Amino acid sequence: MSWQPSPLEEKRLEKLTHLQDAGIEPYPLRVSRTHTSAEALTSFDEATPITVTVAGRLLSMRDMGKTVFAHIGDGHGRIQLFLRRDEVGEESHRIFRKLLDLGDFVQATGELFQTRSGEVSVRVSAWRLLSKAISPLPVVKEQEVDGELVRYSAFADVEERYRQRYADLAVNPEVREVFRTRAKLISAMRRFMDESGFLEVETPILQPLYGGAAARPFTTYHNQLKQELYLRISFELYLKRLLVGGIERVYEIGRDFRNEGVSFKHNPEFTQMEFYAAYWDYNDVMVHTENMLAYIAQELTGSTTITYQERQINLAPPWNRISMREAILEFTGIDYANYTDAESLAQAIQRMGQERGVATQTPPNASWGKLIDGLLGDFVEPNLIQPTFITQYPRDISPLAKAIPNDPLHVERFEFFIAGMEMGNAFTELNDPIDQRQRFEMLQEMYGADEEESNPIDEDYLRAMRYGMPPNGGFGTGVDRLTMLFTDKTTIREVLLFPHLRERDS
RNA sequence: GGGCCAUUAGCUCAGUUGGCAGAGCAGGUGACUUUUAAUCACUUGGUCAGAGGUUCGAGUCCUCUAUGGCCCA
Repeated sequence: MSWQPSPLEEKRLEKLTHLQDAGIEPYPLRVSRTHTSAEALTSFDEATPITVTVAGRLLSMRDMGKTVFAHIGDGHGRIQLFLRRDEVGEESHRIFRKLLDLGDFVQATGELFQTRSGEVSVRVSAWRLLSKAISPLPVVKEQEVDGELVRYSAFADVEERYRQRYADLAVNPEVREVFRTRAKLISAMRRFMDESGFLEVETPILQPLYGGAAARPFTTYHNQLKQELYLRISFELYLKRLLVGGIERVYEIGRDFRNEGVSFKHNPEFTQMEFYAAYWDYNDVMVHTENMLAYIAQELTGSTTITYQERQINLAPPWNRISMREAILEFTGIDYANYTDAESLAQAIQRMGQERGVATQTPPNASWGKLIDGLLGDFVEPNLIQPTFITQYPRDISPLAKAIPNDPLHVERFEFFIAGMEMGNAFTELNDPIDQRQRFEMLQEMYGADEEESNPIDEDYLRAMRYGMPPNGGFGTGVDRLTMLFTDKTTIREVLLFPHLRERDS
């Protein structure tokens, strides 16, 4: 629907016309800023007052008649403007008071000084409009009390904040801070990987086949090639091809797409980091994982202990390592090694549920491994607040991981959990092309055309593996979830700039 | 997918038993030459999410729809 100006917007459009009538260009080309707000504040010296030109968005205006106080905000903070009629002239003073609105961008030039109440401010000698705001931003009143900003009103409607993230960012500085932390996290992660000898690469997002995870893909179509394409659900199979090619340590940070539900920890597109290291096994990957997270914590917070939802979480290595079998036994009392088929395990789970009076899920078509994974999610995961590696996963839910010798049930795989959330997944990668084919074929037999569980067989990947793939350890982690951890957020939407929302009519 | 809750002015929210649609901030007019949630006086602003129903009368009760939130699957 096209835009219909609201009464408030009509008023601002009138002001825009008046400004133009007064010969003022409301959207000039150039700005002559000399100082950011922060630079201006720190370079204030009472003995030798300097003149600065600052620029930013008008955040507040206190009109005292012949004097006006206003705050502008830029990317570095805020600074007060002090504008007197005697100093800027009658016309300029009138226009500032009457034709500017909160939200407008302005630049102001003047000497720095301290007001009676001690706030370093710009004594404005000249100002210019930089950009007229037509739509009013939500008004946020705030006051600094003992260095803390106290909010008296806010732009808080969750839906509107996500739909109009620009307005959210404009009025809620702490939201900008979340995304600054996110960027720092990614850059610390990248630094750690680079310094550990990994090569960063980019592999196809549009893929003729999808694989590497149990998820339904988005499909698209290339018109000229007349080819069906999938948006990738993981990077795994391409990154491991690179090991065949002789790149020993490789990683990628990028977007995955999964056509499934939306929840507090799921968005249809999300950011993942995967790495693969030749000659490593999953024990080496564990060491790298805990070192990486400790490094990121140190870089972001200066400590390896962070606070999430009022709980202290200690990321310093070494983390707890506990096998899947032990973990399930500890939290459910079930030793699944005594029930090695899906049917008997499902019965054991139901008995346990009845005895404890808790709900259990044992869908009739669930495989043995799926049942165990369900137990993990229901009974173990919520308890794993401190960083924990759960090791040795059921074979049938881990088609890309190497089996443990003389153990028909398990593969060398771990997931790690922090704050009750699964944060990542890793294994000693299967590099036997004959075994790999059998695993793929077994999945197809079990699940047939169910896209969510069974991927198409990637013959090119198998061909690559037949050329010889070095033994290697691989790893994947959700960057969004890690960001939640480091920004103390409970939903993924708070750490995505533009989370996916349903379309709305109006 | 199921349950519960929410949707009222630009923003944040009240709205009693079904009986004139409200406040603060923002906006407008005016006063004020060191204010800082500035203050003071006056004042504009509403498709009560949308559609239907019950009723003399619906923001309020009922049904459906949309979007969002929380919980469960």
